[in-house]
Amino acid sequence: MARRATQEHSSPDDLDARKATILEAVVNEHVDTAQPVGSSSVASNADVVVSPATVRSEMVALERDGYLAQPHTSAGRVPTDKGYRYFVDHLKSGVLGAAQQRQVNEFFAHVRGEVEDVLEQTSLLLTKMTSYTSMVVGAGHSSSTVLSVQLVNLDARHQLLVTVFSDGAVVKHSIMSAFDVTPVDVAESSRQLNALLIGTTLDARVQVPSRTDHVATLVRDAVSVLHAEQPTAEGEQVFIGGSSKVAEVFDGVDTVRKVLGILEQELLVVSLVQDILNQGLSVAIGAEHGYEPLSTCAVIVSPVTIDGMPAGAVGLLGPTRMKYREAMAAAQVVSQHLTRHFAGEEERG
Amino acid sequence: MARRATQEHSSPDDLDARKATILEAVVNEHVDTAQPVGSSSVASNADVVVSPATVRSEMVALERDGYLAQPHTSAGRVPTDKGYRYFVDHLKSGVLGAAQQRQVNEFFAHVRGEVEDVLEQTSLLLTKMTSYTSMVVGAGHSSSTVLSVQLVNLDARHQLLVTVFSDGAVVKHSIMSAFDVTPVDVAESSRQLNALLIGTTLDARVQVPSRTDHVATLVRDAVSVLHAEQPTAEGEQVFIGGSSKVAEVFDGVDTVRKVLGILEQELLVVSLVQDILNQGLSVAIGAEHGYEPLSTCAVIVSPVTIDGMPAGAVGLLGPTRMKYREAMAAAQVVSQHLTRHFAGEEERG
DNA sequence: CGTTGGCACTCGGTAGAATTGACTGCTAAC
DNA sequence: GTTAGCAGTCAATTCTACCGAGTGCCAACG
Repeated sequence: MARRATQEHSSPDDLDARKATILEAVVNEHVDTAQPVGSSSVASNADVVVSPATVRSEMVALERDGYLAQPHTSAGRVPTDKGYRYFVDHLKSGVLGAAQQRQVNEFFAHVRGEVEDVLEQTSLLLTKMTSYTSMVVGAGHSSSTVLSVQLVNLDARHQLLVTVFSDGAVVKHSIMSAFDVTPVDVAESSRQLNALLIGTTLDARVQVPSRTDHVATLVRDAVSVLHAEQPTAEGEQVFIGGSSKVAEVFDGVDTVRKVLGILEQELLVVSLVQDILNQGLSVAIGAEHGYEPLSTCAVIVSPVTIDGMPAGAVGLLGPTRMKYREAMAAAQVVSQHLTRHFAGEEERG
Repeated sequence: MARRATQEHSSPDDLDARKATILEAVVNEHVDTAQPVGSSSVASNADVVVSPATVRSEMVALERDGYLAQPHTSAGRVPTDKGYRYFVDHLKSGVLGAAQQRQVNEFFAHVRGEVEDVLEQTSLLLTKMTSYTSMVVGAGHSSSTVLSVQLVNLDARHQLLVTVFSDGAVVKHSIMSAFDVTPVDVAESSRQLNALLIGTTLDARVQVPSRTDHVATLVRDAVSVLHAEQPTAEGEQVFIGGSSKVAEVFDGVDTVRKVLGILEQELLVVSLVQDILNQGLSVAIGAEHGYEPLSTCAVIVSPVTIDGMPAGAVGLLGPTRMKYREAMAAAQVVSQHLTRHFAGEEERG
């Protein structure tokens, strides 16, 4: 293979250095100005050492290959999704500005409280750092085991079942009884429930008593209401920060409406983030995720782990015309800090 | 007081029948069309029996008194906030359409689950019924008493404090210990915590042991972390449904942004709703609540009670140009159903 | 005297034509 | 292969004329 420098048509996924530089310049400029960018403004870029005319002929090639598009003749060029994809794939991983780095350190040095609170705060942090809408997904507790079950009498006919899981999750379930329940019944039921359920996962089948006395009925009700949890939402938590940024960052009102409509549906957001992670991507641009209403968006995700196991993710949602370098750096740094935060809780005291 | 029919100037808060009819026609028409409405379209209204010319002269008076405004000469009139206020105050309380009534009945007949779930579902119901953004506020448990406290070992250094309140709320708090905690320690601490806290409210001071052994330290940590809850959010819950409606219902992108910005701040939403209720209003139009960014909005609220005590509220947020009759009816009916739902849980079983 | 039809006037919105200017693609020279 | 120059294209802008919805005023009417 001795040929070089004439590979325009051949390799589908690599551009010669000059084209790459020009594409990068177009992306940067377009992200800044939101306008189509012309050959002369590209040529004036410090990294581009050729004349506008040369840039033009290169842009023709880039357009032919699908990296750029022209809104209309006599307009400049705009990156296509493919163009952004190339840009992102060849991005040297950016590094956070000093101020932002400090902001993150500051945040994680002082953040306190329950997991949910930390996740929610984190999503606010991400939004503040990037000005994009952020999504923080905490994994469900489907695979964790029951640490403790307790039945509490609200009154004679109403009980509350409080279950603690090994991952620290606490869920409650109301139970209404058809008969008056005494404190003794409750205590005994709690004892039996603990014996039955501790150490099991939610999908484990357990042997419930078949007797018809009060305690047995309570135990049966409690187990069934707890196991009914399973088929519905798996308990993932989603925290969305800065939905109002959607209205800042997109221009068309109907785009805003569509995006907000998606963000409202937590289940959708969870699967969006999971899908992208499952594809092994860190960024989904335009139509790369399957969600049509988000076709003018880019979504950046970065996984969070606990003990090496996936435990959630942080995400950022913006227009395809997005500051990828900064946003990706922010998502990555924050997810790493989050991972370390949850690991580090062991050490601190 | 024998005079009548010439009181235009005198009474600041009442209009003669004809002006009232005209104002009402203007409001209805404007809500429908979003356009300034002219004298002829008012005159063609079935309830208005005078000619456009007469309507015009009446509208001049209504404008002088601040009920109507003219965007510019040679345009029709638009209701002012004062105009909407009059309209709302003199609205015969609307009644829900049959389909909607059925929708509500259907909903409350089948809704299940924890209070939080019901409130969240309710906010979705309200949005679906009205196409406006809805807010459902559940009161905090500041005044309810502790029913049960339990300490659970996540591992030797991490404990989870699970507290159940008389209103059915369950809160958890993580505790990190500086020493290894045995199951025996945990059991004994739980016992002592129950003895200390059951029946107290969060703001009650309790006598904690001053010894330095493991159990006493645990108990002290638990009490302090629990009582630390108080000064922050009082535990109100807010469920917002249909934020995407904001983008449908308002036109200016910056209005959308401002409104979303407000809705993001749950504490603000809570105080907004509370403020309006405290003013004894059921609708706040334009600047009547003090929240400047919402000056082009109207907020409808309706309280929910449990055992006659205020327990929250449902709210709807839309533009001042809003379908007040339908929206107010929806809010009222839903809040009543909600009140009945929580009262009715006693009976069912 | 309140009501009404008629009329002149105002002014935002729209449609069309002319202009501008930011681009391009092409070509010939370097 | 690169570049300067040039003619061509087309969205955006500006300008103009015009239309029409709607007003305020006034004179006539019951």
